[in-house]
Amino acid sequence: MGAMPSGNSLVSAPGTLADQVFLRLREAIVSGALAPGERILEPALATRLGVSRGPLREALARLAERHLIERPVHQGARVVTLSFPKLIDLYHAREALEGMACRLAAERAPEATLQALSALLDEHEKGAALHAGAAYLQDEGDLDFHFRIAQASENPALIPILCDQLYHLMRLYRRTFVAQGRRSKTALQEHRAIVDAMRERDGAFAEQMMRRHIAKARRNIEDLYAAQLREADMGEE
Amino acid sequence: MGAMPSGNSLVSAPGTLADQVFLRLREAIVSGALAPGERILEPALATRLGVSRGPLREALARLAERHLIERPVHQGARVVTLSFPKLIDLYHAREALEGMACRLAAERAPEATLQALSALLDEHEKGAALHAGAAYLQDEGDLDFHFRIAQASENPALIPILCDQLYHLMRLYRRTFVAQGRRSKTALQEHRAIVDAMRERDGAFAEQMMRRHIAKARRNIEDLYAAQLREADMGEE
DNA sequence: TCCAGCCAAAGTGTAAACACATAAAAAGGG
DNA sequence: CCCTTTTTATGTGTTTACACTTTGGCTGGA
Repeated sequence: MGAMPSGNSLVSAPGTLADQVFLRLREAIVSGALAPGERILEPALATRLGVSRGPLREALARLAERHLIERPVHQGARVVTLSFPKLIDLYHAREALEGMACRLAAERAPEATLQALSALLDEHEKGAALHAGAAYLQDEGDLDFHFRIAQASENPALIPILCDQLYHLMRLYRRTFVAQGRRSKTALQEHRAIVDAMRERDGAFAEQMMRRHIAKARRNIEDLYAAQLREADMGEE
Repeated sequence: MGAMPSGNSLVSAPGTLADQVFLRLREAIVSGALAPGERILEPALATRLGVSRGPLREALARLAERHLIERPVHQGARVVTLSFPKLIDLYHAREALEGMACRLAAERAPEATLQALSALLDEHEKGAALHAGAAYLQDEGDLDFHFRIAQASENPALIPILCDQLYHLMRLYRRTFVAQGRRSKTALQEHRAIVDAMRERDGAFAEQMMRRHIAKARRNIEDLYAAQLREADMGEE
């Protein structure tokens, strides 16, 4: 067993085994298949994936570099644990980075890319109208929008930070914490405003709009959390 | 053998061998001991460091994750190559991130931290007065200033990006490209203005000042580079 | 002379075996 | 009965050994 993983889809994938293991583990962590705080035992996981510990440890080293796991010396690897303050910190970083990405995209991105963004929002609008309340799809759509703007910045310093680091953490947090209150309608309007600014090629304004959008989302979460805390306190006393 | 490396200073260092190798290689790359584009041969480097290829490969995986090396499959690792556009991209990312770090530090950092920043600038002023023209020290001082502000933001999402990723790349670039024209006097004044804004606890203004400071530095480099290009063109025709 | 194809050497990717550290369980003493 | 101490087992960190891939050179033919 182990040498021929059955439904494993690790069979003829591209790249080295270490690459494949890295991608699979990242997906497992972000999707919640590996729970936050969960211990990772190398021998067990290696045989489970049908790999030896060498490539696995390379993958773990990379995951630790991205702060998706922690590896205290001689104490094994654990999936990173989440906290509300960390999520707020993430939003501050996003506000800065995505604001700049938005500015650069507004100044540099080809017209077709911006048109595609508009089209994406049209689809989101339709989707929202049809199954109004499908919060999950809504969230994925939102992330997709931000993802594309990062790409459109055409800045290879920003793109990996946003797309390879922060967005995966965002997915992890969104799954874990409250599925952020019904803000999708407002968010869509804000997305429109952002794209409008970009299509006018007004970089400074586009940046401002994006920052306001993310700041509003952050404050929304902060309020929800505060309310949640009050509720919990009430229940105890 | 191998268990007792002689004059290696790798003897009783903290952490795992992989950690130590990672730190040593990062320093070697950033300091220029490993030149940009240089090929990294695992067997040779491993024996040179007195380690086996296992920990070395873990370190290489981490370095690749930080974009300090590239590892095309089956073709070995190479130190990243630099380019002027990439440097400009870096400055854009810094403008966004350090601007936000500055804002947060202005709002949150304890008074003592801000006083320490003032004191640091006093020292820089003295240093500049004494050996006026020691551009190298000037540069290190500048990076140190920015480093401390990142720390003062107390945001664990921003700090690693700035301190563990961008600043090391900056050191690498500064060594390689022109040692940025004599801007140290202006820079010091701008640093003063930034700290003043922070001590007034005016986050928005502090962010603005920091962004202007970095944007000016970027434009300065862009001008220098453009002039350099014109010179080269003249020489050819 | 030039090109194609083969061959060998070196290097990467992977696996398996070894050594040390940590922790959990069992034994012993108060 | 509880706490300390020793033992044992599991797991990490590391090394060594192996297989496949790539690259540079060599041979042979056109």
